[in-house]
This record gives sequence, C-alpha cells and structure tokens, in this order.
Amino acid sequence: MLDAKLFRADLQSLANELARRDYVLDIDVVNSLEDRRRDLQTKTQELQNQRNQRSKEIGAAKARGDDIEPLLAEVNDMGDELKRCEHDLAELQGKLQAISLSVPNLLDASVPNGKSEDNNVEVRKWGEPRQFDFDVRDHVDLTSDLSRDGALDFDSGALITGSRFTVMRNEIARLHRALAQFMLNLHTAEHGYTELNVPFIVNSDSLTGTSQLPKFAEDLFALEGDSGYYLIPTSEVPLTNLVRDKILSPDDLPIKMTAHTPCFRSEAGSYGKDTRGMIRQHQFEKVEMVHIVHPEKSWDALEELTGHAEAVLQKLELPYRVMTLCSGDTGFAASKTYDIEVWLPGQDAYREISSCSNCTDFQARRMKSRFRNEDGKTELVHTLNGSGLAVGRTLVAVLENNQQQDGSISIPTVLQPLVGADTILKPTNG
RNA sequence: GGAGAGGUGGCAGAGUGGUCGAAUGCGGCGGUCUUGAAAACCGUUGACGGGUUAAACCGUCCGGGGGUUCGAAUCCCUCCCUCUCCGCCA
Repeated sequence: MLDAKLFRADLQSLANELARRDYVLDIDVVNSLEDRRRDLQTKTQELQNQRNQRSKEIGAAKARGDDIEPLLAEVNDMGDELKRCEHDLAELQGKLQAISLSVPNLLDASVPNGKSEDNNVEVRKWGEPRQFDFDVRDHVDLTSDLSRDGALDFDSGALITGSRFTVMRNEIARLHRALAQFMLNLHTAEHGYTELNVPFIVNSDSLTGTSQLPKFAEDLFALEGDSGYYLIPTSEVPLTNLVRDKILSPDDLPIKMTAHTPCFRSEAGSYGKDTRGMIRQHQFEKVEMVHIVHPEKSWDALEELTGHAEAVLQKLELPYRVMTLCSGDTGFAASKTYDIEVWLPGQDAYREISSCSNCTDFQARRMKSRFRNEDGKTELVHTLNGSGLAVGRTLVAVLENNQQQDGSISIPTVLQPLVGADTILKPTNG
C-alpha cells in the first residue's frame, strides 16, 4: 500500500510512475472519490463535534440537577443526518481503500524498464556451466527409473493427489532433506538469522499484510469451511506478519528470520508451463529469509540478503547469474527484485531459484509495522524477503549439474555429511 | 467437544452510562543531585486521521463487527482470541 498522501497530491506523476508497470491508475475516479471524501469527512466531523458538545452540555446539566428535557428535544433530530454521513463516508473510504490495496509498490529508480522477463538485466554471473562429454539428461530422466535406489516418482504424486505433485524416495528424499538442513544451518550459523518454525496455514489479515490478498486470491489454496484460512504460498507470509500491528524499538532492528516450510500455490494460469519434472509444483519446500529493517538500511539489506542466497549456490558449486527484474516483471509488493537463476544443464538454461525483494514500506504500511525512530516518532519499517533457496529446484540443479555418465550423482562436498554419501543413484549392476 | 473467567496505552493494571483518551505502577524521555553512574526526587510520555509555517484546534480508536442512547471502555447482539477446569487425543 502506498502513502495515502500520494493519492491527494500529484496524481499525474503517481500515474506516470505506475505506468512503468503497465498499471493504469484512473485519475478521474480517484480524484472524484477523494473530493467527495474530503467534503463528507469534514461535514461528518463537524456533526460529530456538535453532537459531542451537546451531549456534554446535557451531562453537565444533569450533574447540576437541571431539567434536561428541553435540551433533549433540541438534539433529537441531529442523529439521522450524522448517521447518514457516517455511513456514506464509510462507504467512500471503503472504495478508496479497495483502490489503494490494488495499487502496486513504486519501483526504485534503478529498476530498468521492460515488458517481460526478456528485459531483465544481468548483474553478475558466478561459475561456469560444466562441459559434458556425454549426453546430458534432465532430472526426470535421471531419476524416474523406479528399479533404482532413489527416484522422483511423478506417477505416485499424480495417483495420491494429482498433477504437479511429486513423491521423492530414498536417496532423493534424503538429498532433499539434506539441502534444506544445509541452508538453514548456513543462514543461522554464518548469516545471523534466527530460525523459526511457523504455521503453514494463515488468516486473510496476514495475506493482506504481505499483499497476496486481495488481488491474488486465485493463486492461493483456501481451506473449506468458514475459517477464512489459506495454505501459505511462501513463509514470507507468516514470517513478515510477525511484526504486524507492532511498534518496535530501534534496538530490535534489524530482524533477520529464516524458516523452512512447504509452500502451496495453485499455479492458476500456468497450465502449459513447466509441466515436465518438478520445476513447477503445487507444493514445494523453501527456506525463506526475511529482514525487518530501518528504512535507511533496506537497500544495503537487499544486497546482503541476495548475497546470502548466492552463498548457498556457491557452497553447492552451482553456476548461477543474478538478474535485476525489469519494471514489467517485478512483483506487486517489491520496489526492486533480484532473481537468482541457477544453471540447469537439462534445460540448457538458467532458471529462477531465488527471488530477493526490497518491499520498502509497502507491506509495512499494510501491516502497520512501525518502530520508534530517533525523534521518538513512529515510522514504518522496511521489509525484505528472499528465497534461500527453493529446495526442490535446488535438488533439480544438484541432480542435473552433478550427473555422471553412468547416471549416478556426485554429492557436493558440503552436503556429504548430511547425505551420508559422496555419490547417489549408483547403477545396481553394470 | 463441555463449563467458567477474561481481552483496556510499549508492558502491568484500575475503571460498570456523562469533561474518561482513560487512575496508578513499570518502562521511555528531560531535569535536579553526583567527578561519573546508580538510587532518590521533579517533570514529561498513546496511536491514527484532519488542520496549522509551527501551534491551537477538531475527529476516530479501550479485541473485531453491529446495535441501544442526546451521550458507551462501561448496556445488548455477534464473531475472534487468551486463561482455568473437565473430556478426547499425536
């Protein structure tokens, strides 16, 4: 949510700014609603003031023991108009609120203009894609042989649930678990994060706070019944909302949290996309990093956060590149986003494995997350989030990058203690 | 699932229809004292919106929503949450 003052001042430049995202702000509608709101609010407050005055007079008269009947008669018919004004005002404010909840965050000046991911800009590259002297297989071909020791079992996922669900067995399941462990250990031991274990089900206030609602409800899995609960699409939601409706002390900042959770996404509108393998699933696991910071520190924090995600890939010896998302590809709440794309030999391409965003005060304003600043005034914090990393996609990357000619997978050194082996998926016979 | 008790400012905790946005304590901030600090004492200290150069000033907010009333923290309805006891249970 943007500062309401922006909707009252220079609407045209706000509209121009939002146009970078192809978001069309209807200036006339906002203007007319704002005008009516201002008039009605003034009038309502005047009437409220009158009512308060009269009520106090009656109270005082009664305390003195005077006859209050004449005063009561005088004040009798005031209520209707006030009620009407209050009702109309609430309705107007509801409309303005709905608009402001649907407006995306302002982009940082450093974000390049562009329509789609094709216009994202490479910031840096790390590692060299490995040259293979045999035919490269993708993670599906590498793991779908059920006769072998470990497997990615897509058929069973479809059997027990449906499409875009996967069952992992044996060594693959263990490698997956090892990856999540490794990431958590790294972030807590070396990057200064507090580890949290949070609910995987959240209420709509939390989803509104981080801005998945009201606009992106169709991306979520909602629970049946009248609880109003949803499965989390990312642990960004529970982690960030820990500071909802809070006034923090400056000493509390920065807050750096990490958690390993499943993520549930309906993937509405992605029917033909990434249907092969476990790149795009309805359920996947992710180690998330969230920063709650002083507003002046958030841009430094974005670099730091991105570096923490990169550190995971470097220790796993996986080649990647860092991209600045262009204006058209940057998410709703973000002012600026770095995507980290890992090299996938099976796709002969870099694919997103982490997304690190500075949401500035956008989520904080929705959540009313503030701190008491140097002057003793309340001020909105800035929030950041990033994947550190998507575990399933990291699994894919390890499998594809570390494959051997015989179909086995060599395990990165840092994972070997957790996996308990230096090679998995060894052929059982010749 | 059943019974009961509660939800009030950063925290604790009074307040049961009329200057109550709310006593008091803690914490925070400023000061006195002190070489400095602590203690003690004095003062100050809610959030949000409108308004102003700044103030004054006005409005809203006592878990959420609705109602009664000239007037609601206080009464009524409803939902949510917390605690205690019982039952069930990983």
